[in-house]
This record gives sequence, structure tokens and C-alpha cells, in this order.
Amino acid sequence: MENPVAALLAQAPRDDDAARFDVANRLFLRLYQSSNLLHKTGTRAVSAFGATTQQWAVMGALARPGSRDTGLTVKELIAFLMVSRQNLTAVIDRLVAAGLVERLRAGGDGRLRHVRLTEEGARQWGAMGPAIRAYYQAALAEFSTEECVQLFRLLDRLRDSLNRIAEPE
Amino acid sequence: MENPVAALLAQAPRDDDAARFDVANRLFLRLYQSSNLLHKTGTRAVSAFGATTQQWAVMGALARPGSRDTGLTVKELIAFLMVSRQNLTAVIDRLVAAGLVERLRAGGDGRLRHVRLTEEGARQWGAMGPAIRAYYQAALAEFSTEECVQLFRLLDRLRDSLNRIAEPE
DNA sequence: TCTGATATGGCAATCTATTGATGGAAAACC
DNA sequence: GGTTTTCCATCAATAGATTGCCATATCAGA
Repeated sequence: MENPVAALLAQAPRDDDAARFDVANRLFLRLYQSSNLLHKTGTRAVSAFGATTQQWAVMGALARPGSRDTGLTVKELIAFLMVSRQNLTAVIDRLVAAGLVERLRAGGDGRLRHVRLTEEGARQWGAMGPAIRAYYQAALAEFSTEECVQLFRLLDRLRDSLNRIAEPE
Repeated sequence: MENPVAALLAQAPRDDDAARFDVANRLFLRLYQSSNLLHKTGTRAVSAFGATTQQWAVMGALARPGSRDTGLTVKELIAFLMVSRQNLTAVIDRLVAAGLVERLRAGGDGRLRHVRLTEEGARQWGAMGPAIRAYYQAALAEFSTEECVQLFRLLDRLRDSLNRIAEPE
């Protein structure tokens, strides 16, 4: 290295790469840890209802105003939750077995199956509300609303980015 | 409601609660989606080595300068990855079966088992490096280094918060 | 009508993750 | 020495998640 200026110019991007790698490493470890803790603590929060975080997610999707009456197709649920069909089928099976959800072959396209909350499912979803609210409050107690929005936006972009990588199927 | 000012004062915090609940809902859904996509795309990225994201995480922990020689105890690995002992045991078993990791009962406290990379494990970890770098680069291509740090810090706090909820064991 | 694409279900294999219970070995404490 | 605690392993059960493959019903277009 005879030219110190050239060395600096060459080193600057390398340092940035090293820094980015280090940050990425930590970032994905935190994502891994947070996700595991989410399932652990979240499932505990609704364990009194015999539910899990995944079932909670499915029921939450089906309970939304636009989905309450007609339900959602399996394909729509897959797009919403971003899980595999085989996985979702098993979750739905358990919810059906518990009487919280029903499969309907409604109208138009005969290939589609609509998944909808049952009466019992809607009742239980309502009963789970306070537990879910309390969980959110405890989990985000140290975050301002603005910070929550910030984290949401960053995770939203990360999800899109990862989804783009996954897309080829 | 006879006093419009009182109505406003009463409504403001309720609106904030509703907003926070909505943001929390979206936030945790993104966390759930991102985590699933992380495992899906990450495992694909190192599938040529027959590895998974979890095995990658364990090997990464063991490959760090401070751990390379003496390894880490199971307890230390549990604290680092924040998973259950029973789960970690199974992951380590698979790594041992693949010859990438070894269990040692070294020195001092006879109860402790040190988990360490084997020669083959260190070799493979080195070989996985470029694939991991490429994965990080693709996953975070649209994030500035500053944004990566921001996301890391928020996830770090979220992890701590969730861990505090989980702590009672 | 034939053909292909789509939506779902079923089955199998593998891995991850939790909880719960049991047990052994070693350390620490009284 | 005896009791308690800690660290680790193991077995079992349940749930979540992926991949891959096959089957069926339906739709859409040539």
C-alpha cells in the first residue's frame, strides 16, 4: 500500500460492509429471539382459552369487519399470514375441531372454501379481547406510540423485502 | 354529555388507546410474518450445507472469537439464543450427529458440558460465510446502515421487554 | 371438448419450539 | 454427613412450520 489516500478510500467501504454485516447479524438474532418470545409469552397470554398465537392470528383475521360475515378463503388467509398452505390447513383443522371455525363452500367459484368464525368462535374471540389488550400493553409498555409506529414501519419493509426474496416459491 | 370540553378530554386517551392497539396488532403481525420469512428464506440460503437458521445461529455463537476454543456451556447458549433447554438439546444433537459440534465435560464444575465446534464444524462455518453475507445483503438491500441500526435497537428493546414478561420461567 | 391452470385436501418427512415430568451428577450449604 | 440447589440429559406430548408429492374438483381458454 504505497498511497495512504487510496488505502483510506478503499478501506472506507470495507468498513461499512463489516459494520453492516455486524448490525445484520445482531438484527436477525434479535428478530429470532423476539419471535420466539412472542410465541412463548403470547401463547401463555391466551392459554386460558386453549389458544395459541397462530390461532389467535387466524381468528383475528376472520373477526375483522370485512371478513366476519363471508369469511376468508384459504388463499386469502395464506396471503394475510404468509404461511404455507399445508401449515395453515393444520391450524384450521384444529380450530374446526375446537368448533371455533367452519369451512364453507360458498357461491361463485366452486374451488374456493371460505373459512369463517362460528358463533362460538366469535364469542371466544370477544372473550379473548381483554387478554390480548393486556398483553399488548405489557409488551409495549416502554414504547411510545411513535416508536411503535416506527418499529411497525421498519418491520413492514423488512417483511416485504424478505417476501421478495422468498417469492419464487 | 353536557360539557364538550370534558368529552374531548375523555376521548383523547381513548383514541390513543385505540390507536396503540391497532398499531400493536399490525406490529406483531409483521413480526410474525418476518420471523416466518426469515426461517424460510434463511434456511434456503444455507440449505446447500444441510443447515437451518437455528443451526446457523448456534454455530455462529460458537464461532465467535471468545467461544471458539473453549466452547459455550448449554446454559450460556440458552441465554444467548433464548430458547428452551429441551429445544436446544435437540438442535445440538443434530449438530453432533452431523459431526459439526462436540460435547465436552471440561474442567472445574463437573456438571457443565461445553459445546464446541469441531474442525469440520469450523470449516463448514467458514464455507457458509459468503452465503450468509449474500443473504444479509439481499434481505437488507433497501435499508440504510442507519435504518438497520434503528431497527436493531427497537428489536433489542422489544426482546428485553418480552423477556421480562416471560421471565417467571 | 380437450387442455391447462387454479384452489384445495391429504399424506409423509423433517425440523423447530413449547410444556411437563423424571432422573443423575455435582456443587453448595448447614 | 445430609439436604438443597444447580446443570444437564431424556422421554413424551402437542403445535407450528417447511418441503415435496399426489389427488380432486373446478374454472377458463383454445
